[in-house]
Amino acid sequence: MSHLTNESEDGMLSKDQTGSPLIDEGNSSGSAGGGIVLKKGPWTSSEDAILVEYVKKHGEGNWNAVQKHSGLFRCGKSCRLRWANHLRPNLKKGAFTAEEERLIIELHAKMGNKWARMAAHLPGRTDNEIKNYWNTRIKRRQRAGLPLYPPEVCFQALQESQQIQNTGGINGGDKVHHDLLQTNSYEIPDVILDGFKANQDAFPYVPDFPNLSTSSMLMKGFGSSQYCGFMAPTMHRQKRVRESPALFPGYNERNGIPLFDQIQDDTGDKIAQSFGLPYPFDPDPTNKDPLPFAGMQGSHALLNGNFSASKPISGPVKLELPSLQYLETDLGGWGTSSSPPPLLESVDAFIQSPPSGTVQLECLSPRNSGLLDALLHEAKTISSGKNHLSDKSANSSTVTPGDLADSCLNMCETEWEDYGDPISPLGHSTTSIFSECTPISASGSSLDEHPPSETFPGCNVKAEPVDQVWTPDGEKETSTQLDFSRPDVLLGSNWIDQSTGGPKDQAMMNDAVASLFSDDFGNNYKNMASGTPTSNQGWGLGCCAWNNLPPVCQMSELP
DNA sequence: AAAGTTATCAACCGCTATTCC
DNA sequence: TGGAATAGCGGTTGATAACTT
Repeated sequence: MSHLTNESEDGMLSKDQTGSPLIDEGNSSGSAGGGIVLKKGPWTSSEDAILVEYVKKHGEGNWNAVQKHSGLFRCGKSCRLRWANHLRPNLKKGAFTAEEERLIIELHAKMGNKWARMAAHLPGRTDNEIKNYWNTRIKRRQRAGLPLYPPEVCFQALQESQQIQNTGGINGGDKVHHDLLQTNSYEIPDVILDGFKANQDAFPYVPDFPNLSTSSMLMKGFGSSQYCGFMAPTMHRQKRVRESPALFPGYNERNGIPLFDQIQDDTGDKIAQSFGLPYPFDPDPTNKDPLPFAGMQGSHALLNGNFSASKPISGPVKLELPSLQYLETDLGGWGTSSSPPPLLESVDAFIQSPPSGTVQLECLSPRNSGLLDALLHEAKTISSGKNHLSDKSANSSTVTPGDLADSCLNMCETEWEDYGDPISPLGHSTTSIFSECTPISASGSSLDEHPPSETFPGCNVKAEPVDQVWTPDGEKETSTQLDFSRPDVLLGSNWIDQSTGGPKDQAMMNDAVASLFSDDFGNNYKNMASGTPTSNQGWGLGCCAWNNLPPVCQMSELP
């Protein structure tokens, strides 16, 4: 049976087919030899029958042989895909059940875009289905201004992380998720890995730690654009701005009082219902499981630089996100709403949302680079001439905002020059980076843009020094446990270079981290907190110090 | 009713890892 | 050991149905 027959049978000939080139001559996609035109586009029922028959006879695999033996004018790749996604037995068709949806969300929180791995947990479902579902979902939720993950998942993640940390995930006693850490050839001290590993299960997008050297991990794992995921460059600003207020759904932008009818988006409700969540979430502060605020706390802890091991945050580690997902975290999320971001969103928001809520932080990690990309790069530069930060950052608890401000600013100003156009270490031209960082007009020129007055609404934020704000409990917790969500913990660790037995560029890392998280973010955030429009100074490299984020949203004042 | 928009699904493409020779 | 073949994965695109204006 020829493809012509098939086409005539179903009357289907895709656009691709008509223009399909001669596929062959050793094409790796597996066409048959002899210059045969392989068909593309939708499969016909007769083609399906041929393929099914072939697999019955010969079994799966050796897909390139299908064409030869069955006369099917399809490449092996296409045959495999068709079989896997549509023809193989025990495939489930139809919409995902609520349970499946819930599972997908959980799995995605743990695995990221590992569709095939996720599919393994969903019998009868294909990776393609899951992928499509997820991409649709994030679009939907983005449009609805809903967080990508339900608070439940975030809270669970936090709890798991906390539990892991409390049960020895830090000191290497309990190596969690070694299945995800299949190789151990990292040059990273165990203590660091443990810290990350401890969070890996709990925090979405914590990388699987592939076989990476320290530098490569730092260069890619942390800072990679896909992880820092800021606004996708292709997303229309109007859309972003329009959606931003609802990023942290459920809070009145003006007074911080839960206002859940703000998110009575049908889609969102359906989604929430789909995994059994009463969404919008019950924000009852008396709830002993302050779900919705877990992320918030974490995120604000992140911002104010006071971390509690009991309030772990994922840190700016975000892996394996599809590009679309970065749209999810909306520009201005911090600035336009105060409702608690879920874990990831909070982190994203932390990274990407300029304090003013008007700065595009896509500049931080547009493509294949990001925070630690810059960090390492900065470190090199710093170590070559600007090591004055080492001492301060090494002892993170003593670093003051002022200590870092100048340094960071200088760094931000000068390092970019060092990088030089057209390509920055972030994979951006400096020009493009800063152009992309151009703040959205504070006056809200965009059609749907919210006025600045709404940029930092909900929670009553006091821009106060951290040490005046953080609760004693938080300090206790912080003091009793290393918090590996903080880079400065890593700095504080005595890294031993396994090859040399000596210190492992600690100063370099100190500098880099300190510089990376230097004052600009804090300033911007402070301005955000105070409602003062800010510039986007220094955002090009995501400068904010973990210990240098004086402004803090007082948790006690959260709704 | 028509045009525009969005959602969904199916398929392709490029890349990487693995296997085979 | 290196290159080709194969398998698999994730991202993206295109077609079309459904929905909205």
